Amino acid sequence: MTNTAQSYHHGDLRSALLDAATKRLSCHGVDSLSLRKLAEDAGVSRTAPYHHFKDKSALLSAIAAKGFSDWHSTAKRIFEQHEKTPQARFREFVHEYIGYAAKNPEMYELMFGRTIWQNNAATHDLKDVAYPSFQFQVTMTRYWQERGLLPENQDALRLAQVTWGTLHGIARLLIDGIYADSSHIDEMCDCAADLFMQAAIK
Amino acid sequence: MTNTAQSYHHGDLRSALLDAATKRLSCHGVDSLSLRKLAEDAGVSRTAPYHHFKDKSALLSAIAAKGFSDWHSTAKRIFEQHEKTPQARFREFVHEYIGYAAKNPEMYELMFGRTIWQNNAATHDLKDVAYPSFQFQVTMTRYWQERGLLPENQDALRLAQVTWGTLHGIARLLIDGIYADSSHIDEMCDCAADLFMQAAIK
DNA sequence: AAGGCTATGTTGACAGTGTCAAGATAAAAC
DNA sequence: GTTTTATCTTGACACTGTCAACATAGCCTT
Repeated sequence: MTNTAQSYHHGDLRSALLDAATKRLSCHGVDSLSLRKLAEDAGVSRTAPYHHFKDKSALLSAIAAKGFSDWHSTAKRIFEQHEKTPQARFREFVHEYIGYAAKNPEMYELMFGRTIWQNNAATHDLKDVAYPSFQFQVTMTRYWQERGLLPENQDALRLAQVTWGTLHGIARLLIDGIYADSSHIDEMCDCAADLFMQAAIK
Repeated sequence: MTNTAQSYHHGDLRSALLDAATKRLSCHGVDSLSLRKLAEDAGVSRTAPYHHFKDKSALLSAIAAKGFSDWHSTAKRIFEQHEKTPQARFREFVHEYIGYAAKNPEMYELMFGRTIWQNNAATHDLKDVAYPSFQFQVTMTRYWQERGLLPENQDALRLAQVTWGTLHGIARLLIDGIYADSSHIDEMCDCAADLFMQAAIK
């Protein structure tokens, strides 16, 4: 609807496609996302998208990239609330992470699903946005280690992989509805936070 | 090749399909698994499989079911090594879980991926095999709590979801190649085990 | 043994999908 | 004003899951 006049050239097809895709994603899921439908949504022919994205995967990567940069901002915002105690921030981070995944399951699935990452097929653009977001997890981990929340005798990278893995795993169990449902999210988050901060809490 | 004689009735198409599917799965991944190719592998026409499986999802579920029962046996075997200390068994369990996922990535993806579980679409047969396997995780967790390996002041179910979530998350990060590669599997496992058993180790 | 029922297998067809090749159009560059 | 370039179009191909209609053969009953 950005361009009501039906001109031969759309004007901003790339954005229109991304918008349509993001909408369809949250409503109907990543699986029912076809280039042809998106093209129809944008009022353009089936193959027009190929002038803006190398292939379907590239379009999905572009959406995921937006998701990563959004999440990175959120994570930073939480982490930098210096008025709160590290413990409180850590706990909040856990809740926010799982909450984000639960509230945007399809986006989360896209960002961290094999659709994009399998066979190391991730776009360079995607990696450029995603990797700093991963790195931030390591930075936070190191900070929490220094504050005594997490064991200091562990390698920060490994610890980051494990803590992040935990959040990722819980998120996926929830999203996929595998032996975990959304009615106990908060309890699960607190349980995870408690488990990690055993040393600090005791 | 089970039946070289080309008779009109295959004889054991169901098994032949499952075999072919399992092979194709481990070689080429779940995504490149089409009913038509499987039918061709088994030397029958495209629609023959539909007399043995309601649809593609049902066939995949059957394969996953086998995976679950296999894994359940492995888990029991590890857990019941009474000659080893609980700590040793716990650590071994962690390594075996991640090891299984790393060695059978496509099978793991199928078993715990959204392909099967999304929208609560899991077959009844599948749930019958998978749920006991999930329940066993809770049983083990309770045992580890009693032995002081895991915090006793946590609800066993929540704790099981979190510990399992961790393994699941690490497995998926590895499989999907997201900021974790297989060259550090053992270190990650040990780090996770250490983290969980903080209380016991100290 | 004859006949019918049922499990199993077949071909034909349909609506979808991603993607390539070749041609049409308009805007930008020279 | 002409040429180049970006963008969009139609046509086509191979592939997918799945349904309907029909064919075969083994089993069950009489």
